[in-house]
Amino acid sequence: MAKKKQSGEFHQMAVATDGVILTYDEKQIKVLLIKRRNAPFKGEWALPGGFVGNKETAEECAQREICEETGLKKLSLEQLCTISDPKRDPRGRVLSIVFMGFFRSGKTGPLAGDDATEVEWFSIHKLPKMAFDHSKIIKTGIKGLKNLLNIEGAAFELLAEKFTFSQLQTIYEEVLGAELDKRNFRRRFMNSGIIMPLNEVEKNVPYKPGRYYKLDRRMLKSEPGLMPIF
Amino acid sequence: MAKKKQSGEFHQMAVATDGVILTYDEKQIKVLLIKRRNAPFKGEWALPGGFVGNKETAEECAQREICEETGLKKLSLEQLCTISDPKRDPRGRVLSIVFMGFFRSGKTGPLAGDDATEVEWFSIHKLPKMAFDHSKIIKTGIKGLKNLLNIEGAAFELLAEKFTFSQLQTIYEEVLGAELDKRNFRRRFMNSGIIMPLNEVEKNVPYKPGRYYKLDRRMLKSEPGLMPIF
DNA sequence: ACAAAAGTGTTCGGAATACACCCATGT
DNA sequence: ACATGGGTGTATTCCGAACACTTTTGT
Repeated sequence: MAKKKQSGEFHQMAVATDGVILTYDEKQIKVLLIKRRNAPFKGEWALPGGFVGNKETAEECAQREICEETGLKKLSLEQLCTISDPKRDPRGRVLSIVFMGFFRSGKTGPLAGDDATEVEWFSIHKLPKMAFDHSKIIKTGIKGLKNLLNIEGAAFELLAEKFTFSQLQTIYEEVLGAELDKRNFRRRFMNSGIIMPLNEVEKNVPYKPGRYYKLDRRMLKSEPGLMPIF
Repeated sequence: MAKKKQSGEFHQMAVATDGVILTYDEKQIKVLLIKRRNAPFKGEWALPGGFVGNKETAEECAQREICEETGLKKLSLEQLCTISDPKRDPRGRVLSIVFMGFFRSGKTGPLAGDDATEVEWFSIHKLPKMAFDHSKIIKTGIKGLKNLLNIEGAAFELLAEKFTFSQLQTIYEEVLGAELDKRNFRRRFMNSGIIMPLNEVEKNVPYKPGRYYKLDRRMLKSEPGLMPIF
């Protein structure tokens, strides 16, 4: 008879969360990193995250850690994957549940942890050397973004409430890695009816000011909460 | 200064895997369940799975447990999600990493664990009462399947190497919950070039025998290993 | 002969593509 | 005046949707 599972054989392990927090800023998609204050990898850049407490879910843990380390609150978070390689953390076996989060462009808050951790947004094309396997995690996350764009309304999680067409288009171009035709792009969204024009245009720009639009959530077919990743 | 993370504060917890193993059989999509031999939920149906060992990854654990409990080996597995509700298991805190697996229709093996566990395929439309939160997990999995169909080639993971058009179409209809037009369906796949006809037809069927086809993997754009789920 | 599912073509409308010029603003 | 990005229309192609009858087999 094969090994029976009885208590005592349950290998306990530490469980952590990591957050890949994205935003759109200065025509780029950026990811939020913090500089580690402790060993291992002290001084290196890493994803915000930490160990899951006794009575919290993984998502609660991610929200808490992200808030403690970066000051950002109540982000919209989605589970990305769970990493279970026994040797990924030099301290011992640590499981990591990875979340992807979207921070609306524009409402840039304080960006400082309660203990003055260094926190910084990095363009996903210019990432620094990073702790653990965090580089790989981010690459996985970016790949997943491509699929997200197919989900109606996902791109808007990265934008401010009001946005111009060129901001929206740049997100698609950044993620898809390809240039898109302005006229066709505009037509597509106008026909879909999911965005509506506002009576407001850009100010103080050295070119013809662009009109602002906003997402019309009533027109979305899939509810936004259920946002499938990959 | 906020709570520092120092060893001793790491809450250790048990980590398990669960597998949602799907196949296509008798015009239905089915999921593989086992009858639990031990408390809790002794005698109830449950997803195959068990605790992650000291030196294995979650996927290795899932493969091992599925093999031990059902006899199926080397399934293609994809991570679905991780469940971290502190109260989901009456024995205490157990994290569960859920995998979705595809078992090729046709090569139906022994289907018996090494200790004569009861193992059975259930139509996803007629599921029994189940242990833990396994009902909910399966529902999540089925939803994810819809997205999978958009990924070129995903449906073929459920079919035997050779299959008829109506088998392929039935999978789409089952998952999408809608009837599809035969002619349009056939045209779509023929134009895509990802399937090729074989010189072989069904035998001993009381109707005009259907031709067999097979997937032409060279024509797939996305590599099959990287099969994004949700 | 009958039942059951396989197989086959055409028409139509909407969506995606390709493409080039003028417009409004700040400096 | 110039530099910068905003904004617009048309022709063409491609794809998905709708739709009904004949064919082959086992019983």
